[in-house]
Amino acid sequence: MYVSYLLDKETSMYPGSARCSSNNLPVQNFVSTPPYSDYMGYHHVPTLDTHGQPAGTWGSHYGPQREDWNAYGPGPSSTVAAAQINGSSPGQVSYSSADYSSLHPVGSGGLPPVDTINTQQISPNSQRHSSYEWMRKTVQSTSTGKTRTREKYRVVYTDHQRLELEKEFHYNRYITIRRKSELAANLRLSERQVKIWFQNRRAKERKLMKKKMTHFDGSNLGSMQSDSGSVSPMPVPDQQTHSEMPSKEYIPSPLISTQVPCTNLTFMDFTHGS
DNA sequence: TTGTGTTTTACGACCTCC
DNA sequence: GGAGGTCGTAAAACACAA
Repeated sequence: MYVSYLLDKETSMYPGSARCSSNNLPVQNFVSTPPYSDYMGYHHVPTLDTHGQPAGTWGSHYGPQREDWNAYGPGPSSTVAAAQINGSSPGQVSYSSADYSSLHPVGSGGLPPVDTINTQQISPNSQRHSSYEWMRKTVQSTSTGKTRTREKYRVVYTDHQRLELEKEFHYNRYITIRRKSELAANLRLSERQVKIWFQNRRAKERKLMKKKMTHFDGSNLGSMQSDSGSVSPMPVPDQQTHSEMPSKEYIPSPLISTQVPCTNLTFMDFTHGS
C-alpha cells in the first residue's frame, strides 16, 4: 500500500535527515509498527486513529496557521522547523478524519506562540534555521524580475503533515472544500497550501504515470491496453473538460479502488485491507 | 566535502466552470 | 469575476556518488 511505500520511501529517502532524526517519533513510529495495519482499510471513518493514540491533540504541535504569513516574519519558518524537530512530535497525535474539525476548531488547541519556539535550541539544522537574517532578504529572480521573500519561498512539511495529506490523497485525488478546510486546520497549513499540495501531488502522479508509460512503451505496452486498444492506465483528468474534476459540492466517494489508480509504487491494496 | 540529480513547495500563466 | 484545474518552472531541501 502506498502509505507504507511512503513511509519506506521516507525512511530510505531521509535516513539521516533532519526530518527523521529530529522528529524522533513520527516516521520511526510509523515504520516500526506494522505498516498502518489499522489503516489498510482507510475509509475515512471518524474513529480512525492511525497511531493508536487518542485523537484530540491534533495540531497542537504546529504553529499558527500560515495563511499568507502576513508579516512574513520568522514565525512560520521556525514553526515548521519546530514542528519537524521538536521532540514533541506530530506523530504522537492523530486525527479522526470526519470529526477532527469539531474536535479541533481552527485556532484552538492551545498552540504555543510561535515566538516562544527557540529554533536554535530545537533544530539540528540550526545552521539552516538559526538565523533570521537570510529570511529578511529578498530573492530576485534573474530571469523574470519577480521577487519573493525567502521565508515565503518554501517550507518543508513535516512527515506527519505529508502523511496525512497522502492519506487524504489516497482517499480522493481531489479534495473537497470542506475537507480542505478541515485538513488545513488540523495540519496547521493554509487551505492554499493544501490546495497546492494536491495540485502538486496530482502532477507528481501524472509524471509517474507518464514515466511508467514511456517505460511500457518499449516493453509490454500490450498489457496496458484496454479492450478498445487505447492506453488508459489511469483516469487523467482532461484539462479541457475537467471530466475528473469534482464539482464544487463534490462528495468524495468511499470507493477508493475505483478512483485511485494502482501502480506498483503507489496505490495498492488500499481497499482490501491487507 | 562537493558536485549533481531528484524531490518538494510555491507561484504565474492560462484555462474552464459556475 | 472568482475559484480551482493543469502545466511549466524556480529554488530550497535532500540523496548520493565521486
